[in-house]
Amino acid sequence: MIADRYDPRQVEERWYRHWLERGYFRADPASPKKPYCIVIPPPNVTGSLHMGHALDNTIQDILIRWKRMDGLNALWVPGTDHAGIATQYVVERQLAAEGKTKEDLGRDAFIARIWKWKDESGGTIIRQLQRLGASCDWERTRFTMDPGLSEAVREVFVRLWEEGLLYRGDYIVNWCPRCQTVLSDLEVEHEERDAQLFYIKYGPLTLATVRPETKLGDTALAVHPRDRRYAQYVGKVLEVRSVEGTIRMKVVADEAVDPKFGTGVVKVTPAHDPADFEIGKRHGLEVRQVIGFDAKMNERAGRYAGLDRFECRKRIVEDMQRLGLIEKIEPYRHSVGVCYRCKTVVEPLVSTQWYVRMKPLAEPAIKAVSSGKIKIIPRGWTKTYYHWMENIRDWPISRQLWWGHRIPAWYCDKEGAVHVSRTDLPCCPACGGPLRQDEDVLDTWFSSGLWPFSTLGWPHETPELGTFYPTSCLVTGFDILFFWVARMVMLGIKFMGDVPFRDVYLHALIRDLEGQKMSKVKGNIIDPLDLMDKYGTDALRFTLAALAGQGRDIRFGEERVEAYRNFANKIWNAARFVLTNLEDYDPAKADGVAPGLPDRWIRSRLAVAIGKVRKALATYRFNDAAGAAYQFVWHEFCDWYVECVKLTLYRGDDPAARCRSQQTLAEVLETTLRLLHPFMPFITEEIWQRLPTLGVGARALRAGARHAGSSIMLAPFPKAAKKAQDPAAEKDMALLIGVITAIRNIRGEMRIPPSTTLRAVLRPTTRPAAKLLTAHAALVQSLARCDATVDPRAKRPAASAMAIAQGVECFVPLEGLVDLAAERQRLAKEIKRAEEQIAFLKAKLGNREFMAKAPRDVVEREKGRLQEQMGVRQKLLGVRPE
RNA sequence: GGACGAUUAGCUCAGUUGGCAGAGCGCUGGCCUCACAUGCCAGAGGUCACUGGUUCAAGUCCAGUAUCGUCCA
Repeated sequence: MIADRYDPRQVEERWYRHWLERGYFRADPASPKKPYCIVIPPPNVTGSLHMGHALDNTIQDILIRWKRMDGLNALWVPGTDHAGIATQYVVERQLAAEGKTKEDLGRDAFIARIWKWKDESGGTIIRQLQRLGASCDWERTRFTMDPGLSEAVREVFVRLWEEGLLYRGDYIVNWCPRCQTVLSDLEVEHEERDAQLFYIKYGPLTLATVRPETKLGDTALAVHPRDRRYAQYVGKVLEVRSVEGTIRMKVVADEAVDPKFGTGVVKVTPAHDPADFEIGKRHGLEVRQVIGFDAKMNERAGRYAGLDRFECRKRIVEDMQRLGLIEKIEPYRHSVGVCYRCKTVVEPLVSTQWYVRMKPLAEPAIKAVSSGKIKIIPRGWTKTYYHWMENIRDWPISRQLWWGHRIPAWYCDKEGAVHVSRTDLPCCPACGGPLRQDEDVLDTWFSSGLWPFSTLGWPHETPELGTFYPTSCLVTGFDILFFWVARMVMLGIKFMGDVPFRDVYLHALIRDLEGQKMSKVKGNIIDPLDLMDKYGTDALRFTLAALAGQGRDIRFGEERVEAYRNFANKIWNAARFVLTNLEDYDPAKADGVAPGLPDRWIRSRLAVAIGKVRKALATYRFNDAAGAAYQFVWHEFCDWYVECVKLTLYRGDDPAARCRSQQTLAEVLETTLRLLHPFMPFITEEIWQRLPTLGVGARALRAGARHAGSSIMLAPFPKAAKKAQDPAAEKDMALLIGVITAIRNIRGEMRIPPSTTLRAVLRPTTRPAAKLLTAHAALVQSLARCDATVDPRAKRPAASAMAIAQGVECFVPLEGLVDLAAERQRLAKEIKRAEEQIAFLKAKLGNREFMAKAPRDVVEREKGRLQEQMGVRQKLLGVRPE
């Protein structure tokens, strides 16, 4: 006996192990089949599965399972990212708990400790992905710090250097004082914050600033060159009173100054502001650093030395107020740059970093998209991509961390030269003297930018690269379009000579029901693992597919998962119904038996559903795909077909018809399971394995597939059979469904309990309708719970309710059942509805412009509708047309 | 400051060449009908943000306004 509820726990682990053990996820680069490849966006090795991962990987698994079933050589490459800052931070915190710092351990011991941590805890997210059902080729799991991938990193670094695309220099950078590392522009987030705007007197001038503490590093004042107010001062050196005493300050004119900001005069602090740095370069100003890498004022800050930058701000303002140098203070809202990881306010500082020249890399990357070689889906993102690419800035790639790929550059102090090398250099190749390796490591995104080819074995020429590069599709969130996608495109083209992927599907980000980002701080995190425990993995996956519209964010509520848990249960019970009714099924007896109307209908509907799902998947419309499958299973197969066959199964006395229904049930269920499998791998496998039958899929499998019959995931994905499409059956069923619904409607509106069998008189107005109703009267009786008589010449019974469905008048005598006033009310409502339609249609058809300009088929359709509505009205009014 | 997106049922959202406004949840009424109460049947509920324009016809196309959001600077 099969349980009446689907219990995912019983099922998921068992089947996942089965798939793994049999190696069904493995791809063979030597296979003659057409390749299909996805590389996973590698989650941080420190990570644990969150909703974003769940969405991202569900989508990838749907694609991979679909393509694999479709006969492609499907490879999904998994792996993790070493995530420089994040991982180093985790281990630093552990050390802190022991009262130690990384410096106490020293660099080598600290890195060894991180590796140890990685070996023990780094597999968490991989196991969680498996829990989600991900059908990755796990034997190919890669880590960005693996030897092979590290080799790729070095190769790329050296080649960029050799081609002059790398340089090292002193520039102003975004510095995170907490993380103690430089950040790229992308790693800086901008937050609107309330601040104060201080108007400071500088001799005869007054200027506005939000950062008075940097005044200690000022090396000039600047105004706009066309600002008449200050023209007289340009080029002059002013002696001004300040907190440090009297200082001399040159006034320069620069286009970068906004005359509308504050007073139109700004102070220039080249060491602590990117715009000022540029101004300083243009005017040859001194770079005077007053804030250190620890965000404290340094020795140049005189008596403010040692103060935190914000503390210093307060003190310096107090001092200036005392000296009468503050003219006024205004409240001011502006955006400040904060570290994307720890939200510390970044400090612009000048330091020595490695940079990649991006312009030469960006140009072919732009072309790859504009030429259509790479397709970005949804389209709207291409514009964002172009905009960023066209305004690209050089990429600072060095990071002041210990965990990561150490920069393969060695310095010879004797010659003052830099040596970049693929292999570690023990001594200077030129003079044989001692070398110092660069202390910094590379930005994590540098190695993940190589991911689509480094994971496939590059820089070696592997069969994997030959078969699977370029990969087919990249699935990721739009938030890392620049961080990752764009860089992969540039580096892929540069080093492979071809794009890294054909399609980029950018999905939405998951937020809570209020539209807030999920975060630990806000405490609004929904844990996908909890959802899987509670509702089952398939329910979660189906929910994510159904929500994966092409919008920008997904407001996620648990109720939705519950609804799809119910859907899983519905499938389970439909299968239970089919299986219990298949016990005496002998397929041989079904051969040659003509299918009945419901059989033809459901096969036709299935063909339509398959077509919709396929089309939706091919266009990355996962919500449409899920919706089409859901609609078919629940509202067509369960609501109608299963109810229809109960008549033949339970009350029929025709063995041939019984067998024919059994055959249809088995085949439609089997096909539906295959259709659903990419979305709901576990429940479909569980049921499929219980099928005793010889469905289409099983038959095809027996014909020669390698793992014949051993898993649904190797069975073919359904094709929409043209010959199954049956418009005549659909039309006939529509009439029957209409009539049944009309009678049910009367029952419902009149509040007649289902236990009461109604009497119904059906009066068709056409011969085919009469024939159809007569042939299927038993079906109407069964599904509408009534005794029905079909009679084209029937008179309306006294005291009867009436409805019209597809031109068929349905009378339901109500004597003793209900008060007739209610029925009159109901009828009046229907008549009003019809009359409104008639008025609307008459107006439309009376419009000469419409008649002249609208396409013929539209006019005809409207005419038909008018006829229909007039018929309805007439019938409702009880006036029989002669 | 620039760019993009959103605004449709009580809630969360679909709505692909313009041609009768849809789903899920929630709500109301009736049902433990022999697969399923995680269910069945029926029903109510919408000047598609606003203002103009194009069109025989606009949720859909165009222009502008408002509110919200995201990214970039």
